Amino acid sequence: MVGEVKNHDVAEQLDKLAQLAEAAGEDRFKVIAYRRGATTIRNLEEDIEEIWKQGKLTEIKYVGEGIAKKVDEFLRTGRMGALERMGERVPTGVPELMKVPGIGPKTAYKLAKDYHIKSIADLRAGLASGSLTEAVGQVMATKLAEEVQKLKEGSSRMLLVEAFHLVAQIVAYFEEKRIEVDPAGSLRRGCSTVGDIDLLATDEKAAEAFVSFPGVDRVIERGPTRVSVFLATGTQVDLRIVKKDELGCALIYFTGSKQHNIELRSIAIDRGWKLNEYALVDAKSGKVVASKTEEHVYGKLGLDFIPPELREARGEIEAARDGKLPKLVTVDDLRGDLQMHSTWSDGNAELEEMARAAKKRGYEYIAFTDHSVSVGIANGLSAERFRKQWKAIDALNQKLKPFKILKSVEAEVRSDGSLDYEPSFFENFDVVGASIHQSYKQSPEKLTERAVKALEHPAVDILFHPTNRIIGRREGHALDLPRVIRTAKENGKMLEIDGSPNRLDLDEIWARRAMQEGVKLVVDSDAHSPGELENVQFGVARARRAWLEPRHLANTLPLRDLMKLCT
DNA sequence: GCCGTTTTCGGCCCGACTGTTTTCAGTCG
Repeated sequence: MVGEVKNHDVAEQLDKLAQLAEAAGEDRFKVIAYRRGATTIRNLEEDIEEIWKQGKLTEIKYVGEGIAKKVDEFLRTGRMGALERMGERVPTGVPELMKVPGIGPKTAYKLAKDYHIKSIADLRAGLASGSLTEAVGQVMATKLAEEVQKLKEGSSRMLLVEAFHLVAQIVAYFEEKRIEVDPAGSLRRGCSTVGDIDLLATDEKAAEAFVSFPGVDRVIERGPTRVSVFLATGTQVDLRIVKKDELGCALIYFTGSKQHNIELRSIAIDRGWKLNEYALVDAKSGKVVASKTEEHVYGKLGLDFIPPELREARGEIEAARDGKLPKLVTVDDLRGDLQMHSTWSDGNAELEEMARAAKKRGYEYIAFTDHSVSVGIANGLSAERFRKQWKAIDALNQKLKPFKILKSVEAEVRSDGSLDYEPSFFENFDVVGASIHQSYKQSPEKLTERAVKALEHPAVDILFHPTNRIIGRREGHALDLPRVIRTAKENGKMLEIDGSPNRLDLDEIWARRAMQEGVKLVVDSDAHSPGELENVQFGVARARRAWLEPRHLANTLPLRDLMKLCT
């Protein structure tokens, strides 16, 4: 087990402990303390095992004697006695029942203990037969039945791209009515997936307009400042209405993350103030300190403005206090896109159509990375077909000057770690990307070996979508990523952040780690059609969440400097 | 369980909404 993987395991244990403690009816502040400890450890930059070996566990913020003891036991024995003991105190089924929205610890405990409901399946049966109406009341019974049905249908989080387009529709609808709305929540933070959509408005007419939005299936709740609806697509959208003067605090509050907000509040308290979704106020006099804009509120708290993508309690508050926030990369910083496909392999558009679309975006260069020969299913190119493609590219380069199309390939890393062509053939490419699609069910050790071997191959410049995850369908390969990152560093190779909406790979945690280790990254669209070139924005969101500045990315460089990295 | 430039004890982030507990607990974000 390596590095942050262990941090993740420890955090999981503490989160489970928190969940069970909550179910067991433990003091709620104890529960909060466990969760806070878990979050801190999960976001730790150092390896918890190292800290543990140095006997410095209690120097971690929010880790005191109690949690340190539990972590020590877990790292020594792989078990956590407190977790096991807590599990025995909680009736079977309580943690599962708490997964149903509307069921908290109290209701779950009551259902399990007094009504012998041990699972969501039991709950569904009980609700259907009417035997639980007495326990939860008529209205709740109906609501819970709906929630259980939704869980069964597996309506889960949307991809960022889906949320993005949905919100664009809603915003356009409001615009027609001359009502301004601001997206907040995890969408604004650029998270890879989005659960509910949060919107903010300052116009009181927004509530009325919102419930008439054509996509609305059902109004969940409707108060003077909060309206929640379900769309026919199954997505929950929450609209909050605030006063114009309160928009700054409202944006901070509803953008989150929750942990970021908690940290902001504690700074407010230290200064004798109170922070809520309306304003930053003096605790004694109730006088407003700041509320209109986010900048103003952060400023009063002694912080630089923190971009939404960084608001995850991953050290951004300290950085903002010390004036050390990164100057995050933007889409406009990109000079080119180094992964896209054409009809030569599995793309949907001709070289020229793709190139013109890329040029129109303002790029100076692109690379066509059509698949190599062993990816038969994607019409991978033989050496001979590549030679033909290069001629077509040469001709296009004449036509589109000074725009430059680089000759490239998405070379399949075969099951033994070798590539599809002879080393001498690769010399014809300007830039070479490698990726693993096939035999991905090999052991993590074997997959790691393949990735390492690819990075050590003299021709390879970039490792594309390193973990090969498909969000919602497939976990990423359990690679030894610290080793992959180290290998990239030692060989002067680049790692990709793939902007394809269901890849977004590397994710922000590992992209940040790679940057800290001094590895250059690239953000690409992996487009298969001209329209998909804009997917690079989701990759950029990942880069921003990874604290990347333009200098950390290779495709912000002018062509000449980029080529120096591709040897 | 954690923490401390008012505190080693007594706080802990804060408010909205729902339901049926007619004054507030439970849940959520």
